Amino acid sequence: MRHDSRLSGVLHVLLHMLEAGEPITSEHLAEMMSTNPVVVRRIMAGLRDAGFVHSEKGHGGGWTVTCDPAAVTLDDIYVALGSPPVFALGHRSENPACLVEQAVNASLESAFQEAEQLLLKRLGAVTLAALAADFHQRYLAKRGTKKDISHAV
Amino acid sequence: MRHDSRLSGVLHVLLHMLEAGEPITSEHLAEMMSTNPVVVRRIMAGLRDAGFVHSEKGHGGGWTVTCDPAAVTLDDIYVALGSPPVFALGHRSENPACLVEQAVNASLESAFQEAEQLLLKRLGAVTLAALAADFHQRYLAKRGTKKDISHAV
DNA sequence: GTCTCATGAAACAAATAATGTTACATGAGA
DNA sequence: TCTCATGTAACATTATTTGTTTCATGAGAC
Repeated sequence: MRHDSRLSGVLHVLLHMLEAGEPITSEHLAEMMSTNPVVVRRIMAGLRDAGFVHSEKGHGGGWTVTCDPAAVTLDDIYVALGSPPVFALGHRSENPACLVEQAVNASLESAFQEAEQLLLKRLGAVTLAALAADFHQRYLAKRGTKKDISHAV
Repeated sequence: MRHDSRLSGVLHVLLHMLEAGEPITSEHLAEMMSTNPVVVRRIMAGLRDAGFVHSEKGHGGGWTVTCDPAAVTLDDIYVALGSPPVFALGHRSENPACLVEQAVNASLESAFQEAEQLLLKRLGAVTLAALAADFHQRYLAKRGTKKDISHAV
């Protein structure tokens, strides 16, 4: 299965937007994510609807963060993306008539649900601000130049 | 993403094989899983290599369980399948040069790893025998006929 | 011995879902 | 009014799982 990298991608550009402090165009964000501007708009649409970011048209337009990074968690972002499926593993049929398959599904499902709850709980414990702080630590540890912040492919 | 239903499917037929007590052909197993005999052989190959099942050619041939159901867990089966990817969510690039993306990946990865560990731990706590027992409970609760065991599509 | 049943494996086809691309409409500013 | 930038729909591409065909091989029935 090909995996869904939207959460990873959108967090990446969100942090860049926080660092930038000025509107960034879809095209620029697309470069950072090595993808297409339309893909960026598609992904960002959910965050815009959730009020986390704002988009502006015309000259000097682009995307800006409009939420408090300390108040928004990775789980919030995940939900804004539409809460995409977490697992690559699943059942063949959701409501099987076969009692054996029912037993199998019940057992698997409880395990998957527990794991998903833990995952979302962990995502809910990390704020955008915490992620940004983690980045700054890495930045200092590397003693890089200011250029490293803007972006290295 | 299209999800991988091999674990669910193989557990399903394993329980049927335990109930049957005699070799079942790939074709019969395929009917139970609503799939193709070749797909069944492909999936079962891993279990055969792991020594959990045995296959016999010719008349009266087919697949039989050769392990102790009380000693094999769902995690063992998962591993025998080749430990397929658990999550549908992932990173865009595994080793990004961008420090921001590194910070994002690190945070996400620790959350995913924890969730995966919990999942596998839960799967490791359930044996095939326990699953079979669960089935028998469901069977009794339904007061069905013996026919229900063999299979209902 | 030969026929049928069954697995083993390779190669190919179909289906599906994520991602990429093109095209055009709309609105904001120079 | 020209350019920049987003919004959206429609379509193309790609990756991956699943399904299918085909042929070889071995085991038992006759």
